[in-house]
This record gives sequence, C-alpha cells and structure tokens, in this order.
Amino acid sequence: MTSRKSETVPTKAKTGEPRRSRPVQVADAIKDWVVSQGLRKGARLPSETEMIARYARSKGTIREAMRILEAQGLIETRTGPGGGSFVGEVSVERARALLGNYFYFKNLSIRDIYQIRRALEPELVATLAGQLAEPALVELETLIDQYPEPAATPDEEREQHIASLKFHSRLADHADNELLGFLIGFMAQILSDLTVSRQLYSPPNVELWQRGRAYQMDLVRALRAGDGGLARRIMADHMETAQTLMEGQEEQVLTRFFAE
Amino acid sequence: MTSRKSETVPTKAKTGEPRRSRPVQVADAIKDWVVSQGLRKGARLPSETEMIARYARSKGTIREAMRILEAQGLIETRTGPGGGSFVGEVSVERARALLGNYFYFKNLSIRDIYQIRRALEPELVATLAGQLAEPALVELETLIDQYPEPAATPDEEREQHIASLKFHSRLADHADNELLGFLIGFMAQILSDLTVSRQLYSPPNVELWQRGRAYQMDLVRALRAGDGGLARRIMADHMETAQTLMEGQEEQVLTRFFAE
DNA sequence: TAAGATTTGTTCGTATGTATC
DNA sequence: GGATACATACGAACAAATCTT
Repeated sequence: MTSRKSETVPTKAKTGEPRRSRPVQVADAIKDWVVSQGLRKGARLPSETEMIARYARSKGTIREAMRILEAQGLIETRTGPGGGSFVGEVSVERARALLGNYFYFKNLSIRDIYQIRRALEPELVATLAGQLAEPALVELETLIDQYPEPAATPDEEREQHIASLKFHSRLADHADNELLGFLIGFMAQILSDLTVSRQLYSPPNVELWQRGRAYQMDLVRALRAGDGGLARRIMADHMETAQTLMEGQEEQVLTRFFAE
Repeated sequence: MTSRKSETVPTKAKTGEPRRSRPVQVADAIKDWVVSQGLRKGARLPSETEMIARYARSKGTIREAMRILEAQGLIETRTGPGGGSFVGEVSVERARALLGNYFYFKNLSIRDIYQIRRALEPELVATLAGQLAEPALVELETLIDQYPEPAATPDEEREQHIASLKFHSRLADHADNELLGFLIGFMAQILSDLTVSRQLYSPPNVELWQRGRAYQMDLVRALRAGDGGLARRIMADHMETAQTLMEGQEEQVLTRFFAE
C-alpha cells in the first residue's frame, strides 16, 4: 500500500503541454494519492517532512502545493503536535465564492438569474411540502415577521429584501437534493450581495413588499398542509411578479471577486 | 494611486477568528487590491520582488499567496522578461472542477441531477429556438450521427451515451444565459464522468438509443424552425424518458475529487 | 505554571530555468 | 549567442502554535 520513496512527479516538462509548475504537479500527485487511498474527511495526510522525502522536493515547493489544495478547500492544516494536514470537506461558503469568481467577468443579468429561479424554486417547494418539521416552518415564519410593515426608507427596504432572500436561502437548506439546494442558495447570495452593494429598490416599493409577504405566508401554509402542487403554483407566481418588479432595475449583476 | 510601502496585512492574528496564515492574508490583500483597482483580465500585477517590498513579506510567503490565487483561477503566471502575474479569467473547466469538489462527498443521486435537468433543459431549448446559426445546427446533427445504429456492445453503448451528453453540452454552450449554460454543462459532465467510470447501461439498452436519437432529431428540427414551445415540449419528454430509463441504474453519483 | 516535544510557519541567501531582445 | 528580466526552486536556520507532562 504505502509505496515509499519518490512518487511519480514528472522531472521533465512534457512538450506541448502548457507547462505546469512543480508545486502544481505535486498538488496533483497528492490529490491522486488521496483519491487512490480513498481517504475520507478528516483523514490525516503525511507530514510536511514526509512529503519532502516522498516527492523529493524542497520544503517551499511542498508548501506551495499544500496551499493550492487548501485554497480549493480540499485540505485543512493545523500546527502543533497532532497537527498536520487533513482531508477537508469543501464548505458551502467556499464553493459559492469559487463559483462566484467564475461569473465575475460574465456580467450576469437579473433576467438571467430569474430565468433559473423561476425554473428551480417552484420545483424545490413542491418536493418540500409536508416534509418540513414544525420548528423549520416556524423559523420561516419568523423570517417573514422581520418585515411586518412596508419599508419607510430605502435602507429599510434593502434590509427587508435581504431578509426575504434569506427566506429562500433557508428553504434551500432543507432540500434533500443537495445540488438543487446549493443552486438556490447561490442565487440568493448573488442577489443579496447585489442588494447590499448597490442602490436598488429606491424609492421604496410598497407593491413588492405587499405581494412578497403575502406569497411567502401563503407558501408556508401550503408547505405545512403538505400541498406540493399549491406550493409550486404559489412560488411560480411569486417568482414571476418578483422578476417583473425587478426588471426595471439595473441590468448588470457583478458577482464579487471572492471571499476566501 | 500606487501607495507604496507595506499594505494592510494584519501583523497580529485577530482573536476568535480561525486564524489565517500569512500567505492567505496576503492573498486576500492582493485580491482586494485587484478589485479596488478595477483590474481587468490580462492586467499585470506587480512583480514578485515588488510584492515582497509592498507587503513586507518573504519570497516564500508571497509565492504561496500567488499559488493560492492561481489555484482559484484568478491569476496566471509566466516566467521570463515581460513575464509576471496577470489577472486571469476563471476557465469553465476549472469552475466545473472546483464545484465538483464540493459535491465529492455529497453523494448526489441520478434522481437529483435529473430533477434539475428536467427543470432547466426545456427552458434552455425554448430560448434557443430560432437563435442558432446554421453551422451550429449542423454540428448538433453531426453529434447525433455519431450513433446511427444501436450499440452492439456495452462499450459502444457507453460511447454513444457520452456523445449524447456532448449534444446537451454543446447546446448549453450556445446559451445567452451564462449561468444556465454552465449548469447544464456541469450536469452533463457529471453524468459523463459517471458513464466513463462505472459500468452503467449494460446490457445495451436499445430502447434508450431509439428514443434518445428520435428526440434529438426532432429537437434540432424544432430549433431550426424557431418553434420554442415545441422544442420545450420535446426536451421535457426527452428528459422524462431518460430519467425513467436511468433510474433502474446505480443510485450514487460520486463526482471526482478534482482535476486542476 | 512551566518546560519540552512536535509540527507547521516564515525568512533569507543562493542558484537555476525560461523567455525576450 | 549573450545580456537581461523575470519566475522557479533549493536548503538551512529560526519562529510560532499547540499538545503533553
């Protein structure tokens, strides 16, 4: 199993290929090794000094390789006795940030995002109907109650909109389908960031508030009653009016250049 | 503008926080700087030696920071005169791999993926109808023609399935909505990887072949005719039968642990 | 509390590789 | 080919964090 002595890190660069620096090569080799060993979350990787011996590279090179893996969320590192590097699970936050970077230059529009929300969110609530425990339903109602009155100022309106997006985000957290949950949470975050950074929704839009609140209350009712079809229809309507109300707003949606 | 002398890299670690190593801090600082300068793809970053002066850190630390940014696809680095680090656009491949890592331990099921394909792919073709130039349509037909006969062996069947997924992937490439296009391409890749790595679709499934081929030919016709409603219906049917045919198959879908 | 052991974190000096002119 | 301007890589020393006793 543990085949000691220097692993297969090409010493010479292949011709043609874009050329890969040695840290990258080492990082690739370590990844392959982790997969081949079937290591699971929390499993310990060889120590720095062992890596140096195993891959026959300097400490600096090994460390750069580890930083690469760490930046991707694949490993975590601790100092001290019992420390070292460990296989880590990629966090949602990091996954979102990494995906967000991809769209940094892509200039997504609000229309783009709503095209997908309209397709996915009704689907989500349809599968969620009757599946949520009472505490989860109560939490959703609490979020709705964070904006019992129409906003008086643009600032207040922003806060309300963010709370409303939080409602969708929490809903997504309960999805059995992890991919579906992730995507809805991702879009909620994009819209949330956008709301924070720009002067959207001014002047306060009373209609948006009224409709959004009504939809969300109806939705929770349908979820509690276990009526998936109804929940789906409510969300579809909700998305449609939300999109209409937002389309007058700014077009370009810049996702941020990251976060760790 | 270029405020020389050491930038704001915290010298002391904040209490409470999980503790960030200096390379990570430097990487964060550089990211912030790039954003604050509004640098665009291809813009040049300060040289290694200037970074050393600017952030008052050793070469090793700066290099680790650069590897972090590189691993996230945010910068590219070249050696030689005129070389250095440049702002880079995150490639689709990298974005897919990074997102794939997140789902590595998440055990997506085929059902999960199809739930989303069924929601998104009909939407895609509806917006694509009448929008594709003739060469693009011809290319799609070429992909369909890669499997004119039912597969004779499991190996052949696998190849056909991959070609069929390629059809969806190419379709996604033409989406105006970059988010929509990315997601459909991402799912096609997951399914493609799965098909390669496992023994799915054995014994050869003639029904899958017949139906899939017919749907795709009808679809291209509808796209050429510019009939979005029809295209949507065809894709919806296609997805539904594909899901039915695949649900008997293995349940767990492991996405790979990466690729650079 | 303090000392010691263990493991990663950081620095510096030097040498090598690579691309442009 | 040679000079130049960059990144790349190595190795040895020292610093900091954290666990154990």
